[in-house]
Amino acid sequence: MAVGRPRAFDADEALDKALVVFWRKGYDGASLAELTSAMGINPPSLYAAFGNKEGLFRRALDRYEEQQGCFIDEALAAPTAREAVERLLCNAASKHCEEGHPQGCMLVTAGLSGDEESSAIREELAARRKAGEDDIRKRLERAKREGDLPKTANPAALARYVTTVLRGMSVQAAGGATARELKQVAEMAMKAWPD
Amino acid sequence: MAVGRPRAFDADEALDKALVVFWRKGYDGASLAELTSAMGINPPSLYAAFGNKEGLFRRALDRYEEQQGCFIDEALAAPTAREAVERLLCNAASKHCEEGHPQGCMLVTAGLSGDEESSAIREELAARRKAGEDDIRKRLERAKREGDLPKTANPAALARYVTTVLRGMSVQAAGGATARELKQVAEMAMKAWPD
DNA sequence: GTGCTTATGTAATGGAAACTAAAAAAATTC
DNA sequence: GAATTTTTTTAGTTTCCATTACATAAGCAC
Repeated sequence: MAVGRPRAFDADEALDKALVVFWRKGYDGASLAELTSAMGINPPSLYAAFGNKEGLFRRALDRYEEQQGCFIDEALAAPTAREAVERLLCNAASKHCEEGHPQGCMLVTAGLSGDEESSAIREELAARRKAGEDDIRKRLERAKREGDLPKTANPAALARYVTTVLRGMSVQAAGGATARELKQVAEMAMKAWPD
Repeated sequence: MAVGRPRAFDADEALDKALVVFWRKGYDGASLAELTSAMGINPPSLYAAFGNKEGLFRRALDRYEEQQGCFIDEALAAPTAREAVERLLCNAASKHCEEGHPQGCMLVTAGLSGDEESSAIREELAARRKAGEDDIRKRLERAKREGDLPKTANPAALARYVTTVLRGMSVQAAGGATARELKQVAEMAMKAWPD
């Protein structure tokens, strides 16, 4: 058993609260006052548990990908590449416009701007977006090997295209687009599919 | 002639300097210290000329659309809708990755996050993005009337699709994508074109 | 119970943020 | 040249930011 006074809050619950604040306001926009208030704790507890604001943000990103990113693996598990991407786009259209949480993917909305030299946050987000694109590419490479995609197909380019549409959907959602509108985009995007 | 002590700086030049700072760091990320330093003036001069930070930002957005948005009208002036969109996507791929200025469209990168109730900046950016989408839609509606697009085409949906790809390209560019990669995306996106 | 260790609440710290008061300076008008 | 108008410079102001010192509280080992 742990020695010392036990923690009076649940770290995961607190993280979920912090996640929503970061998602809604972005990294810079989320102040420690808002975060601690939403988490129901005081600053020293936050610092003891998560190090600092940046540490808390990274943990919140992990949590975000766990909670909200599951639909991606789910979609990519579809039997064919075409179906996988279809589901990916369609699910994203729904997810990004859901009520009850901010609109658009947090990896896009939480911070796009920043200096080259400074912002570690910007780089962290870009790296995670890249990882998402890689997952799609790998699925498409597999599909090509399995003959599910034509021999002439370019998995990397296709993955980049799909990812670009996904990122665009986040921007659209953040700007107030509806799920119906984004589903229409998904449908249209699929017309570029090579068969 | 104007009475009183004449302004010692050129407002448009100063605006250009401010624009670059906002573009690079976003609205929140750009501090008044950075802005005034880049503009070569002191805070009171800024406030006298532009009202406040938000006013300066809106003026910078005007300037941005004047300077960087010209390729859009240029592209939309192409004889056919297909060619117009082709040019739009291709030009965006180049523009968004150009050296010498920040990557990605400022209307996307300067601020996606923020509260529903608070951020007027977020809304301003969303409104300008919507205006861009409307321009594309209008061009496509004309094309449909002129028989340039099939009778079954849906200009609004098509414009939304194209805009979504454009927004996605901005996110990709902000994340370090190259012009070559984005041109590939543009090419792929055109495969969805209805003919 | 007494130590030991860790967490908590309060309140403060230094710094940076947007913005401005006030006086000096530079032009015009009379 | 004196009065007027506007800009500039300097030096603040207030507010909020992330982060932490410090004293107290709450659990375990003995």
